Amino acid sequence: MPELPEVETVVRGLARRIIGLEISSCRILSPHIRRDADGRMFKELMGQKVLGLNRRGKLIVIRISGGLILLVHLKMTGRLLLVKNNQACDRHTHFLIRFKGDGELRFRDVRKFGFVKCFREEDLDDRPEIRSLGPEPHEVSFPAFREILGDRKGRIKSLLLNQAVLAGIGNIYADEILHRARIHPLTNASRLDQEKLNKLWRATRHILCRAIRYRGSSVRDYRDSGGREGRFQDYHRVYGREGEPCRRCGAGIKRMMVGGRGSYFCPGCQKILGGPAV
DNA sequence: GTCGATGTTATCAA
DNA sequence: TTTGATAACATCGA
Repeated sequence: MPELPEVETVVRGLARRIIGLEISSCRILSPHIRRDADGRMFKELMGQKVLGLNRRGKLIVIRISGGLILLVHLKMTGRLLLVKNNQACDRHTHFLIRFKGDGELRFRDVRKFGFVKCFREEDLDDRPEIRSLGPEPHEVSFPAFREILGDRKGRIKSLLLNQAVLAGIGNIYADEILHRARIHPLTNASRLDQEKLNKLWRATRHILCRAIRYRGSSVRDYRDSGGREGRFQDYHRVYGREGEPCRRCGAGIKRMMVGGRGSYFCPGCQKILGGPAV
C-alpha cells in the first residue's frame, strides 16, 4: 500500500508530467473524499497552473498558482492517475482535474479512506495533517533519530509506524527495516542500545532508498501515476513470506499481530532483546 | 451468504 | 504514556 517509497514514486512521476499545465476544469464526483474541507476552494482551481509537487510523509502536496494547495492522502487503496482526456471513468474515481489541451489527473480509491483537500498556501504549515508529522525517516540524522526513538517506551514496530515519530513508514517497510536491523518487532524501544539504534537507522535509510529506486512495492493495490506496478515486492525479505525460509538464516518466516497489525519477522535472526527494562 | 483479512489514521477507552 | 478496540469502506478468498 502507498507508503513513503510509493508516494515518492507517484510524486516524481507526476512532477515530470503536470508541472506547468493549466487546469481547465475540476470535478468532485464523491464529496466525501473532501472530508471536512471547504468545497468552495476547489472552484478557485480553474484557470490556475500546477507549480510543483512535494511529498511529506505519505502526503502529496501539490502547489497551484493563485496561492492554492491540493493535499492528497492515498491511505490504503488510493491512486493518483494521469490519463488522457475522456477515458472511461469507473465508479471508484472520486475526483478529477482536466488540463488544458490533453491530460486528466484522477483520484481513484476503492475503499475511500483517502482524501483530497484544497486550501490556501498560507494555511499549509498550520494544517494538522502536516504539523503532526515527525521527520523524514531516510533523511533524519543519527543523533536526531537516536533522540526520537531512544527514550521512548513501547514496541519498536509501533513506534516506526507512528507518523508523529517518523513520517512515511507503513506496515511493509516497518517489517523490512526491522528484519534488516535484526530487531524483533515486539522489542521495547527503551532496550535498544547505541549499536542497535544505529543499525536501525542505517536499515531505515537503506530499505527506503532502495524501495524508492525500485519504484515501491505493489503487493496488491498500489500503482504509480501511470498505472504501473512497483518492483520492490520482489526483494521483500519478510513481508508476505510467512512459512518461507529466511534468506539470511534459513529459518521459517513467521507472522504475528503487533499493535493490531500483521507483522512478518524471522524468528532466527530477529530476537527480542533481553536484559532489564530501562 | 458469512467471516476474516487487508493496513492507514483518528478517536476513544482503559 | 501507552495500548487496544473501533470505525471509515470495499474486495477477495476461504
